[in-house]
Amino acid sequence: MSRPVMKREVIEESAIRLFATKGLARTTIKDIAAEAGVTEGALYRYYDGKEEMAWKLFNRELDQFTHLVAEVLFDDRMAFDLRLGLAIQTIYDYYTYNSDQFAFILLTQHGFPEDRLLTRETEPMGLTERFVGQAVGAGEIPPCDADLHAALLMGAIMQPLVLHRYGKLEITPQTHAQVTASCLRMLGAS
Amino acid sequence: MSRPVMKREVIEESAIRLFATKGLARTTIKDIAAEAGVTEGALYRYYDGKEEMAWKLFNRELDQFTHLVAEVLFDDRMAFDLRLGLAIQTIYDYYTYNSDQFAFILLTQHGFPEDRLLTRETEPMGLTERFVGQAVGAGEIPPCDADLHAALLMGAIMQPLVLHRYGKLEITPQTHAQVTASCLRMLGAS
DNA sequence: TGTACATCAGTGAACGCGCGTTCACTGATGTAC
DNA sequence: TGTACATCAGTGAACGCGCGTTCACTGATGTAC
Repeated sequence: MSRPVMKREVIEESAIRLFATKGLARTTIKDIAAEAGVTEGALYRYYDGKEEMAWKLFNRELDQFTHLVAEVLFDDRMAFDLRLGLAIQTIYDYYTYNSDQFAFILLTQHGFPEDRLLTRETEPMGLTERFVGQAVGAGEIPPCDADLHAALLMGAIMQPLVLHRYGKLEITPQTHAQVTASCLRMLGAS
Repeated sequence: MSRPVMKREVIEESAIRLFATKGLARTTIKDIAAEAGVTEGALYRYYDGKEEMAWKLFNRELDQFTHLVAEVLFDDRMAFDLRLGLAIQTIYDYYTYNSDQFAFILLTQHGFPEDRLLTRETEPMGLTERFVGQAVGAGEIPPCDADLHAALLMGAIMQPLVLHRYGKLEITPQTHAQVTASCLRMLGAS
């Protein structure tokens, strides 16, 4: 009834894990195949090549992540500060329980050729900017440059995770709350 | 009296520019040689190979940058908030006037193999942590987790520059002042 | 139920290209006398 | 000043290895009758 268990998922998981750990360029087709327990040719049943695979996986993972965050960030039933806090918690949870996927997104985002910089539909930057803009519009935080403060917010939220990935910072179950408090202070929402 | 003008500097500048633009992996020896107007072999008079060259240049540039910042950040003659403001201005100026060197540092920092993650003497993270710790100790800001707030600070300061590099954010001569204000608020130094 | 055939996920060996690297050489400059 | 030699930054052609990619094939499974 069912065809033999397809290795596609195993290959994709292996690729993401390796890309997240060793980086795009240092990960070879051979590495991925070995990690997935298949031969190198198997990969080409599902993808046109290494670069195309990486790009598709990147977009899939990024979309999944941003949608998850956007849901919380723009949930009208909650106040501004609650939404930010929950979004940050969502991000930190995502990092904790899907650390390979997260690191893959975070660390390979600038590893693609320039022509792949195209404006994405669900860009984290655009998302954050809209969030800050709304908060200002609703009078929940003092007026500020939404672009810039979106950048500051993103940087502050993501940097601890990057540093943790490289073993230079501890992350505890309380960290996200401290990050939230500091971000709220930064935005002047005291 | 003087030997023929050596191409070493030209090669290094070309390498840094290309590494900053295309990334370590996507930059070839051929690219560097062409950019510098020499043949590929010329590079090996000064360096053992591509990887070693990149690593040495990276450390040289990072050291230069961190020393510059550290000088301002720990200048006892100034108050805490002034020192932070001037450090941020220094960083933004450095980005503006040495954008290739800066982008090279910023974007290739995670492009080296794992065994090169060794603790650096002049690590930006350690520097920032010490700065925050001192400020808390001197009662200039409320008590906080120095590790974490060093990370938040670094992220907030650097992210606008990363986004600018990719054409997603404008940077004006006033930007550094806004960043400083927001960082001070974040640290509770109001 | 049994037999013949179709499908197709994955194999495995081969290929060739681009890359980093090597090295005997060149030729401009400096030095000894 | 002129001549013979030493130095050495940079040349240019060659090399070989590792990589991504290709493709004829296999063999397990599903389907027709």
